[in-house]
Amino acid sequence: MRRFRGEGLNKVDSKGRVSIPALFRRVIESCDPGWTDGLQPELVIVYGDNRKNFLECYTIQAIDEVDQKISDLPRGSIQRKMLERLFHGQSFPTSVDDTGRLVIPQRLREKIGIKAEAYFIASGDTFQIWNPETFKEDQEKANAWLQSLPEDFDPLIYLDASDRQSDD
Amino acid sequence: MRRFRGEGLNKVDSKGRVSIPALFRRVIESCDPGWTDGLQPELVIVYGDNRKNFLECYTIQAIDEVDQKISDLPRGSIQRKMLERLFHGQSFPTSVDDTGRLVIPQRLREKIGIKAEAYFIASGDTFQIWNPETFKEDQEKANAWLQSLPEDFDPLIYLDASDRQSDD
DNA sequence: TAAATTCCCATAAAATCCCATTTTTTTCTT
DNA sequence: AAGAAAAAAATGGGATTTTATGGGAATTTA
Repeated sequence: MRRFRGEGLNKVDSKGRVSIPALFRRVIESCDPGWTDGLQPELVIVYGDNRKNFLECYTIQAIDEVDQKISDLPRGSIQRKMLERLFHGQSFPTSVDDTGRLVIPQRLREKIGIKAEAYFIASGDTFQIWNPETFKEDQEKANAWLQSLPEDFDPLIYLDASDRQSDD
Repeated sequence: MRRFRGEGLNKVDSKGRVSIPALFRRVIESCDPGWTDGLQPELVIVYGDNRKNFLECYTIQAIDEVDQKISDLPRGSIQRKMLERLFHGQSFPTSVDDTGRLVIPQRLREKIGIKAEAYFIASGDTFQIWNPETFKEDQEKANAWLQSLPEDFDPLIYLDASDRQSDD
C-alpha cells in the first residue's frame, strides 16, 4: 500500500480547478486498480464530517477497504447507517484530469472556505485539502501544544507506546 | 458491483418529474443488464416500509439479487411473505427518461411529503429519495449524536472494530 | 372528456474538454 | 559549476458538451 507524503500549496481558478501535487498523483494512479496510462485516475473526496474543516481524499483502494468494512457491519445498525451516510452519501467521486488537476465543486469549496488557493497535506493513505489560513491556525495550535511539553520531549515516544500487537 | 456515491437536491415539477443526479444515472445504466445506449435504463422504487420516510431505489441488478434471496426462502414462511409483500407488492418499477428524469407518482410523493424539491442520497447499492426537510431533521439527530462524542472521536473507529477476519 | 401521463423541444447554467502559456525542475553540455 | 536545452508541472481561457429544468402538444386512462 503506497502512502501519500508531503504537502503543497496551489492556485484554485474560477472554475474550481486546482493542480494536485505531482507526488500525490503518482500515488493516486498506483492505487487505482482500473487505471492505466492515458486514463484519468480516480479518487473519492469525503466531506461529511462537520467537525473537520478540510476535505479528505481517498484513493480507490483506500475507499474500497472502507466500503468493505462498512458492509461487514450489521445491517440496520446505527454505526453502519452513519458510516454509509458519511462515506457513500457525503462523498464525491471524481478523477484527475489530463493536466493533473482536480475540480472542487462550488459547494465543497464553500464548505471549507477555499477561494484562491488550496493547501494539500498527506495523511497516510489519504490526503487532505485545506483552506491555507485554516490550516495555519490549526498548525499554530499544534505548535503551542508542542511548546507546552518539556524541552527534551520526543514525539517519537508515542510510537513505542503503541504496543506491537498489530495486525499488518 | 458498482455503488452509488454522493448526494443532490433537485426540483420537482408539477408533473412529478425530477432529475436524477447524473452520477446516479451512470450507475443505474450500468446495473441494468438490458440497457444499451439510447434506451431508458430501468430501476425499482421500494416504498412499503412504513418505518422509513424515504423512497429506496434499487438498480435492476440489486433488485434481482433481492428476488433471488427471497425465492430461496421456504414457501409459505412468514419471512418470505413479508419480503414478497414489501419488494414485490409495495414497489414500483420505472425508468429514467431521456432527459435524465424520474417521474414520482403522486401517491409516493405524498407518502414521503415531497413537494417542490427532492433530496437524493447514495446508500451503497441503492439510493434514497427524501423530503429535504425530513432529511435535515434526521441528519441533525446524527450530528447531535456525533457532537455528544469526545472531541477527537473518529467514526472510523467503528471500522477497525469489525475484526480483520476478511478474505481478501 | 377531464385528468393524468408521455413525448418532444427549448434554454440557461454548470461541468468538461481542448489547447496554449508560463514556471519549475531536471538533464545535458561545455 | 554555469548555462542551455529539455521535460514536467502549474495555470489560464475559450469552445463544447452535459445537466437541470420548464413548457406545450400528443396520447392514454379512467
